Amino acid sequence: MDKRKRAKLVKKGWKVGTVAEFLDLSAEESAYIEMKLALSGKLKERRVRKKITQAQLAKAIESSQSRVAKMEAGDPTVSIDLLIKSLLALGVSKKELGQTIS
Amino acid sequence: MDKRKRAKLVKKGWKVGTVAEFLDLSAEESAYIEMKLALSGKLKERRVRKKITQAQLAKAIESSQSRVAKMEAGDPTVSIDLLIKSLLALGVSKKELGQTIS
DNA sequence: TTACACTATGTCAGATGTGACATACACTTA
DNA sequence: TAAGTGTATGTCACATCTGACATAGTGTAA
Repeated sequence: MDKRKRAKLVKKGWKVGTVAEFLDLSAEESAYIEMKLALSGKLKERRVRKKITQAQLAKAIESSQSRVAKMEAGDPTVSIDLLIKSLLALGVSKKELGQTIS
Repeated sequence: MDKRKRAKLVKKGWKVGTVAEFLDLSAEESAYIEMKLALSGKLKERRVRKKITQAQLAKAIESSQSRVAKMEAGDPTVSIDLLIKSLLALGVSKKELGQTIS
C-alpha cells in the first residue's frame, strides 16, 4: 500500500482507534498527518465561523472550491504549505498556527 | 520581480531592516517567510548540535547534501513540508515545531 | 417530487518541489 | 603550496502539488 492511499485511510478512519499502528505508520508519519489534520480542522473552523462558503473562501485565497474541500478533508494531495498560506490569508496568526500544530 | 527572486532577496538581506516593506511583501507573505526561516534555523541548530554533516543528515532523511544546504539557507524552492518532515525525522516534537514557528 | 445551494470527489494540464549531480567556495592541516 | 573536508549554488529530469473543470452527493425548502 502506498503512502497516499494509507494517508487517505488514516483520515477516514481516524476516529476508529489505533489506525497509525494498524497501518504501521512511523512516529514521524503520524505526527505529520496529525499536524495536517489539525490545520485542516482549523481552516474549516475559521471558514464556518466567518459564515462563508467554500467557493467564497476559494476566491479569497485565489484557489478553487474543490481544493478548499480537499484542504478541509485532509486530502493527501494538499501540502502543509497551502494550508498555512490559506490560514494566514484568513487572518490566523503565527502564534495560533503554532498552537494548532502542537 | 517574481516571488521566488523576492524571497531570495529577503533571505539574504533579512538583517538589513525593513526589507518586507521595501519589497512590498504583504503581512501574510512576511509571516510565511518568517516561519520558513525559523524552521531553517531550527534545522541547522539541530544538525550542528548533533555534530553531523549536511551529507550525513541528507542520508538520514533520504535527501541530498545540496537540498539540506538549501533548506538551511531558507531557499525559496524548499517547502515547509520538507522542513517539517526533516525536523520530525531529527526527533523534534510537534510541540517544539509549534513553538518554533510562533 | 423538483429545484436550488453547498460540499465531495475524480481528472488533468501546467506549475512547483525534489533528489542528484557537477562544481564553486571556505577553511583547515600538512 | 596542495590536499582534504564540509558547505553553497546552479541545473535538470522526474515527482508532486495546483487550480480548474465536471459531476456526484447531500441537505433543505417549496
